[in-house]
Amino acid sequence: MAVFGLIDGNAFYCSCQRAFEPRLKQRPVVVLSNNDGCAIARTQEAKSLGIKMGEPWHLARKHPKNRDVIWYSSNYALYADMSQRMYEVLSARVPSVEAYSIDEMFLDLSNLPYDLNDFCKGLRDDIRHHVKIPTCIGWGPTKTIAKLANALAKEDPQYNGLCDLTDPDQRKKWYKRLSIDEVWGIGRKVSEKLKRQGVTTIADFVALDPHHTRSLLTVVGARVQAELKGQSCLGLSDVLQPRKGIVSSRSFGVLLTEWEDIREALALFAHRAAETLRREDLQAAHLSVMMRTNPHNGDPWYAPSASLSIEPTSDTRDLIRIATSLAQPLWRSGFRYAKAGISLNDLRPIHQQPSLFASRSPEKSLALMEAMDAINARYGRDTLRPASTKIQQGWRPRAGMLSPRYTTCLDEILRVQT
DNA sequence: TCTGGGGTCCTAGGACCC
DNA sequence: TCTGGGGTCCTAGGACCC
Repeated sequence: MAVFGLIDGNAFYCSCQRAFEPRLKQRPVVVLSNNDGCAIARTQEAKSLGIKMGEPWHLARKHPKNRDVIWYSSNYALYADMSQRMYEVLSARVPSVEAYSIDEMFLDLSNLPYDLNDFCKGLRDDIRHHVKIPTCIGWGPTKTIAKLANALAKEDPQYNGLCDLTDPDQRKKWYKRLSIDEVWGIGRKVSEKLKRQGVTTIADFVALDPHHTRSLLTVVGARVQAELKGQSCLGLSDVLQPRKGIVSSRSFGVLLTEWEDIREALALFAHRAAETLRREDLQAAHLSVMMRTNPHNGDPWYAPSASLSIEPTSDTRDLIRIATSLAQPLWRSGFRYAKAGISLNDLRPIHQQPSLFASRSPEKSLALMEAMDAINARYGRDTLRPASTKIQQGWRPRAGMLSPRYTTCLDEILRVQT
């Protein structure tokens, strides 16, 4: 029988910080989103203080109860590297591992000649030992059930971080008690829809006629329902799927009113997206741009966007030129812009036959871009960059509490006193 | 009275995820 | 003062075609 496992790092970003700072042990810690906006990772101690996922930190930090909370700006270089280490430990022990998100990995636990409880306990111990990250593991006959088991492993102390939902009777018991919105794939809208139909628990949902589910929630809902019944619809893929799009966008540290500032920001976003594109040997054949005002501060809402199919390119200069000309007509004076971004889609392998009508020599373009990337790899990011991406950036996002990149930057490595 | 029907492709937008 | 960013998948609807 197929068995899917899901392992995830507890309060992953916080745990990454703790791995390098013993003083954080047993303290309430939060890690904030970009621009130091919302709390996106909280230790158990911070959760106990009532700090919610996604809570705006500028409000929460004013509460006297949160006085002793230690907070960090997010440090993705560190978290991505810790995630990679976790993946490597797992890959050495499990036949097939799918990296689902930065802190979650699906495991193929089918037909292993071990007691799964012992085996999974061993995995947790190994990660704890080698990566210094506490984890939880849940498993069951489908990914959706594994995800649910993982949540129980985390929330219910009786499980001690390991939850087995392979037994249908065990599932039945939980399905009666758990609300439909605990399920992976059931979001706010769908759960409201179901509740209007009198469906509140997972047991209610599983009992619905599949045809009814299909017509109410389309194939997406039907799939979730089948998965909850133990019929596996979602496979495990241990090869990295080629990506479909690249987004580069930021909220600004201050509101912007001038076109020149927006233009400069978009140029930098295009530059960043192009770097990602080339790192993965891709070209983009579609580009969109967006800008918007702040939806929270009472300003009038203005959020135009535009997109265009383009001659496939990974040349930073092309992407900046196109993004700029696409965005310029969208900009209106009188608005205070809080965020802008670009996204690249219709991605194709870079070594594909160039277009007959390519507007510049693909060889020369690629050579120039490769040279720029090589120089930046060697001497540091943005040693070389397009002049249109001025980096004085009055609009640079806030990052008031950035921790060192302990594992990916030699200058920031941990120092040990002897 | 009665103005086709069915197919493909593309895109925008919605919903969900971490 | 201050509310993230980057993804995927699905559907509806328009354009186009025969």
